[in-house]
Amino acid sequence: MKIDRTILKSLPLFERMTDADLDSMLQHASPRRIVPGDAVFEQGARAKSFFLLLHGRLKVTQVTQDGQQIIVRMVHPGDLFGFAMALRREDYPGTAVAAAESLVIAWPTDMWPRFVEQNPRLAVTAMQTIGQRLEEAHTRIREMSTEEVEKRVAHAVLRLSKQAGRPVETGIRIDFPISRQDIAEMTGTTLHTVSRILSAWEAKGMVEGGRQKLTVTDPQKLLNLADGIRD
Amino acid sequence: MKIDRTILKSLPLFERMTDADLDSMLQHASPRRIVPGDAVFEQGARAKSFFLLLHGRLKVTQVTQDGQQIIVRMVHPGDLFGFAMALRREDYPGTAVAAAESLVIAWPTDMWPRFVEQNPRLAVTAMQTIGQRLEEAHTRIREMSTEEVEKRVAHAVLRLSKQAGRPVETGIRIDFPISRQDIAEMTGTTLHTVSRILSAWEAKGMVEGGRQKLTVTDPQKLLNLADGIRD
DNA sequence: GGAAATCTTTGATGTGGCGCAAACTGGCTG
DNA sequence: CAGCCAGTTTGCGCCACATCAAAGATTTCC
Repeated sequence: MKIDRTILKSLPLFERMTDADLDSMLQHASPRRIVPGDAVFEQGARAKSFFLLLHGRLKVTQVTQDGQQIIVRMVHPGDLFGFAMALRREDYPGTAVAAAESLVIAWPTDMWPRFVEQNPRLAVTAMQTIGQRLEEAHTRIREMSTEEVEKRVAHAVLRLSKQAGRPVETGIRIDFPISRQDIAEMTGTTLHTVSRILSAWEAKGMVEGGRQKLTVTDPQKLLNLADGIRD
Repeated sequence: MKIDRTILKSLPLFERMTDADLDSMLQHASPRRIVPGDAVFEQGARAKSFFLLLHGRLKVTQVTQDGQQIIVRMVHPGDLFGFAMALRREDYPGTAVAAAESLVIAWPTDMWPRFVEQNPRLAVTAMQTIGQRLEEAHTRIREMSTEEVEKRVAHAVLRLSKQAGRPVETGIRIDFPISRQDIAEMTGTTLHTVSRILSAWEAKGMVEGGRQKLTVTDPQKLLNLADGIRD
């Protein structure tokens, strides 16, 4: 399979690169199609490659010693992933699993310095990306520290609808299969509690649930709840 | 006050730089002494500078809308801070307060690209630094999601003793004034709970407490507890 | 040295949400 | 179409931890 450079060029990450540089990057790229449930890489494995998600949706998970799993973050189309740590670490700190049919491009890890050299802006952009992720992580830490479960779930759902929302008749539909378990692992709670919360919201007409489905029907109410505004 | 370049050179961050480059960086540097309780910068303020901590200890905090405070991370000597976000953001996402008498160097934010250009290794190192911080943040998210309070506190104390520990006769002393409130804000709990936990530990001979003081007397027991090994 | 301010300890009480258990539902398979 | 399986819902009891309250302990300041 060949990848057209125009696809890359449409991404903010690469928009400033010359065609020649892009082509040279693509020479070392190997595309990979991932089916839902399959992993792009596994926690602890040697970091041989770094990746770009072209299409689909991934979740990056970590498991604790006692087997509990958490979702560290979602990967959306256009995101680089599996690279931040590769610079200092030898192994991947988490597992990247496809939540939907996905298409990724893989590059050998040792190509990274060369690409950066070729295009210093890439380094700056990459750094901004990590900086942003760090900030998101801190936001999440703050939420986990101070907010009760319902607010955290509200924030998570809003984030999902922003990053992966597709407008449908009744509202904004999360555009990939997502379970209560997933939401629980993103918010540090149990699927039971998430189920209860979503049921309550559904009764209030804020969301519409379903098996691996979620549609936000009243974003405003959800936002109020997330911001702690009682009604 | 003048800063000697040998101080910088002893830091991993700068060890590969030439004397000339270091001198040129130092020309734009302004040293600042901060007394405990004073802030280097405040959350929301325009990010005019980025900083290096030479000596002392800082805590980076964030406040939520409803006034609750959390400690995002500690800054230790040799750490760059207040820069990661400055690349994409205009303002500081948190407040940096001195926990002990501290000495920082400030550079104008707009110097950053120039320094990077002058010394590309700086960019790589900086990125590794942020990558590492991101990983730490994820670790903390995982802890907050899955672990109960006592284990989280154990992890926090162990981290502190590693990053800011000074050997004393009875064990490893945290080398700056730290209150139960601080530990609570690092672990997402209340000072009451932290106090209770530390009292219990003290009874078991694992730590020695005191007003703004903490000494780990039995790191092994603490480690076992943090790793979930019951005794 | 006494008073004020700050930090810490400890008790009593309440509750959010977890753990366990069981029933339910929609979708897929043979 | 029956049966199975993964995901979801819901009830109930309990416990870890927050909250409220108040009294010590240390340091600081006049």
